[in-house]
Amino acid sequence: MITQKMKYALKALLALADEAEKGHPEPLTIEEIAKRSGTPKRFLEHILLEVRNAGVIASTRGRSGGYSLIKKPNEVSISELLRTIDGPIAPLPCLSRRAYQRCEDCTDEATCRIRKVFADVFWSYLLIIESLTLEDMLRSAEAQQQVIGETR
Amino acid sequence: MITQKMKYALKALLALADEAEKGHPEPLTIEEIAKRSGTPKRFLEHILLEVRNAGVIASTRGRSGGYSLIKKPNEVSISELLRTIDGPIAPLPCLSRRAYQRCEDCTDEATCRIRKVFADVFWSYLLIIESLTLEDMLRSAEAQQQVIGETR
DNA sequence: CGATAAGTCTACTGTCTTGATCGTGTATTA
DNA sequence: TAATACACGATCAAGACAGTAGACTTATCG
Repeated sequence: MITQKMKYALKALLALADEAEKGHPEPLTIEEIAKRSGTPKRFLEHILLEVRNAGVIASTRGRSGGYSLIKKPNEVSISELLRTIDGPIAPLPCLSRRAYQRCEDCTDEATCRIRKVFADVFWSYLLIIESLTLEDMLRSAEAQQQVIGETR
Repeated sequence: MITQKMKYALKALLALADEAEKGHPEPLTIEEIAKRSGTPKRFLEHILLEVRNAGVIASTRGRSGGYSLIKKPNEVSISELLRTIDGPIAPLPCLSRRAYQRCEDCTDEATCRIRKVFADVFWSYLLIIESLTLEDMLRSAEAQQQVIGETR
C-alpha cells in the first residue's frame, strides 16, 4: 500500500502539471494546491518540501510566490517519487540498490532462497514501474480537470 | 517491504517442506522450527497459528505433536501467504479484491488518475506474483539445506 | 519603511503497526 | 497423572504515519 502522503504528493503534482499544461507559468500557492488536492495545508507544506528537495518542483517566496513544476511531466518518475516519499520499494532491504542493507541474520545472500525468489519478482516489477511517469497519469484516459476527488 | 513476520513464515514453511521432502511424516515442534529458522519461539507460535488458520499447515497437540505441511509445495501460494501475514498487497485499498475499501475522499473511481495508473501496474504485478509457490522457493538454485541463515 | 503574503524550519502529538514477551490455558499420551 | 506439546489473549516498547503548531525568513506592494 502506498501511503496517504504519496497520494497527496501525486495529487499536488497533478495540480501543478494541469496548471502548466494550460500555459500558466505562475506558481501555485500551497493554499491553492491544498484546496485543489484536498490535502491538509500544514501537512502539504512538508510534502512539497520533500518533493522540491528531490528536484521535481521549485518554490519562490514572498508575494506571488508558490510552487511550480520544473520538469516535463514525462521526466517525472513515479518510482523515484515513491522512493522519495515512501522509502525503498524493494521487498527486502538486501534487494534495494539505493538503500541496501544486509539482513542481520543472513549468513549467505547468494544461497538465500527467500532473496532469490523475491529478486526475480522484483526485477520484473521494477521493469514495469520504472517506466512510469507523471505524463502517464496526465494522459490516463478521460480524467476530469478537477484534481480533488482523485483516490485518496 | 515484506515484514519480518512474513520472512519467519517463509522460513518456517521452508523448514517444513524440506522435512517433508525427506520423506519424514513426523511433525516438527515449534521449538525445532524456531531453531532451524532462527525465529523467536514465542513469536513463531502466533505466526504458525495464522498459517494454520490459512489451511497451509496442520498441528497436532500433546506428546510427539507439532506442525506439518498439509499442502504440496506447488499448491502453497506465496501471494496468499503474503495476504495472510502482511495484509492486502494492492497499492490502493480501492484496488484490492478481497479487502476493497473506497478511498474516503474519492468522488469518482472511474476517472481517478491515481487509481488508473496504479491499477495498470498492479495487474501486471499480480500476474507475476500470483503464480509463485513454495515450490519455486524449494527449487530456487542450489540453496543449502539449512533454513537458518536465509534472508531475515 | 512597514504591512502583508508567501514559503521554511523545528518541534510536537496522537494513533496505529510491528515485533515481540508473558501467563495461563487445553489436548494428548506414555 | 505428569510431562509435553500447541492455543490464545494480554501486554509492551519502539517506530511509522498523519497531522498540528509556532516561530522565522523572504519578497513585494503601497
